[in-house]
Amino acid sequence: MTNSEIAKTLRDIAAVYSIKDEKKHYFQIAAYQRAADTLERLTIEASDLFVQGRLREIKGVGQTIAGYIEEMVKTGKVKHFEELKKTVPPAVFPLLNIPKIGPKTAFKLVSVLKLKRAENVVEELEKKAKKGEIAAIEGFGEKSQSDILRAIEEYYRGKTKTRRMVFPFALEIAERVVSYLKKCPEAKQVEILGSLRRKAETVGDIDIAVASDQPQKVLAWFGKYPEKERVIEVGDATSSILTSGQRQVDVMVQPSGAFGSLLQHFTGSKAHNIHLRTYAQSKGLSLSEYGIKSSKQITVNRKQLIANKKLLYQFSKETDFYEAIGLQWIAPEMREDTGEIELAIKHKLPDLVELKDIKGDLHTHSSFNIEPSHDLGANTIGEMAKKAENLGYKYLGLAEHNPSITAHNNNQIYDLLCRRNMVIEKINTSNTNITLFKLLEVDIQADGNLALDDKILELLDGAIVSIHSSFRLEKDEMTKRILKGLSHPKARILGHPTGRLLNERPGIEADWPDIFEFCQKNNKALEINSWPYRLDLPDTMVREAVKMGVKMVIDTDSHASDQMDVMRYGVYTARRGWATKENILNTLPPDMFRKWLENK
DNA sequence: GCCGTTTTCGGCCCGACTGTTTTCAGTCG
Repeated sequence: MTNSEIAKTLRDIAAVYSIKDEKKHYFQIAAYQRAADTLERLTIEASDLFVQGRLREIKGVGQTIAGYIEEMVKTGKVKHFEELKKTVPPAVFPLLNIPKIGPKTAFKLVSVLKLKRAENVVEELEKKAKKGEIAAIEGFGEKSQSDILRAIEEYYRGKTKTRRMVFPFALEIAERVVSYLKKCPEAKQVEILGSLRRKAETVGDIDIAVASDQPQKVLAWFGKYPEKERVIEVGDATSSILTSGQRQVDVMVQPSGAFGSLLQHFTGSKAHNIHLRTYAQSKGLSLSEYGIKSSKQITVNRKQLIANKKLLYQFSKETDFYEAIGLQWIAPEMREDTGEIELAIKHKLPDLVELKDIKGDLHTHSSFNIEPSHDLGANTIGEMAKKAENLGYKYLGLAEHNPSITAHNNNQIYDLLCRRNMVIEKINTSNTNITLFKLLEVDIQADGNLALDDKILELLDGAIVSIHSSFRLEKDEMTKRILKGLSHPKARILGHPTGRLLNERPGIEADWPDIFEFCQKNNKALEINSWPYRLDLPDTMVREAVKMGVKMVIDTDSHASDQMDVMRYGVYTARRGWATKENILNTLPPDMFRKWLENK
């Protein structure tokens, strides 16, 4: 039972309550949706949290929902939910995946058009729409009929409510839109916001804010974006378009003087904003993208509000907005409502690690051919060193995959590594700007032994140990395997610990609290692998590691010199896990890092 | 159904936009 499956079930239940009696169940519905929201974004499986007795630690999961999740994990379903779902036609649920179709619309369509079977309800609905049967329903018209047809078409082509892209892919789209918007003469300032600004590992849609005194002109400009497929909607201050790649881009415009509150609002997360606004309310203040007003004042429409500055306090800078409600400014990466607001009230937020703190990359693969078991890098050791120098690093770890152990005997492997070490030493003596470390990425075999024997490992300053095979061991066996691999004195870093690939492969199953405890006690480090499809450790696990005092390193796993630029993604992940400089070993100066590496 | 520096009861963020409507319901972020 995965988190997204659990979330889907909770959303279905929220939909059932909406259909039955939305007013009566208003807050219950919100509660189910809130729990689903957090579950979808969680990078730890709820089923694991259940085993550890920690379900209640999930935001928005209280006694009741925790009980339902427990039942789901144990039996695959929830009796109470099964009963509830029987009260609405089954064909309602598949329609909820289609954009712009919510519970009410789905129920009305299914009931009036007598759509019986859940399996083919989308196709049936499409047929009826083409026959003009939707337009004939009361409350619908020609326009809503064609909108539904288009939504179905886009749904077939991959636009659903939950499809997410990996961060750099979304960033690339966003940057193209930004450079286009910046050419608009009326746009004074353009910023990427939303989950992109929070540096979330995956991104749903793209949010951009523009400062301008002429929103209409900016929105008209946006509507002519060359890569757009269509304009989804356009209003006084906001607009959404669909790109040719079926990605949604939302733009909001505010005058420069109110830009600070817009940045805050549009950065989110939703949960962060709700908590922030609830807190402000307790102080008699009402927060929105327009600024801060006293919640006791009569609500007037937006244009009046903006015209009458006495009613509304506006902010050009985001820091001022937070300050006005007595809070420390919160780094966007932390804005997930996982305790950051409480700390900001006390002005005790951690000082997060930054890219400029990084003194070296430790996990890089050169093209020096040690005949490895996995892929070789594309650039020479010298080229990698040069790139590291250009990045301002003080040290660089060469960590090619270990030589294939099926294709060589120990003497051959020994010789291969001696040859590589000579090249490294030559650079170390001739170039005083950078220190190269003799590392290696060594496989932890299925039995927990390292792929190389002790005599060979002695040639190294240290080893990054990783799993590259047998991903599907039982949890206990996997945990023992990792602990055994890490126990070797030369094993210093656990590479891409979970082995997950975003949108492709889930991580391995292991007893992470045990592994974290072992690392903390034995001075081993966990890697935060910056490769955008890995981001491994995931942010929530970084947070756990920080809490337990486990040291980490941020690496790129580069197989070419230009790939060393992805370091920033690892830093983002570390920041989302609330890591400070002190938690990250490769912020240390070279001599101190060497001491750690040699376990002194 | 969740949650707590005001609370274990009584509240629960705030707003945009569209289509089908003459004042609002539904969806979305």
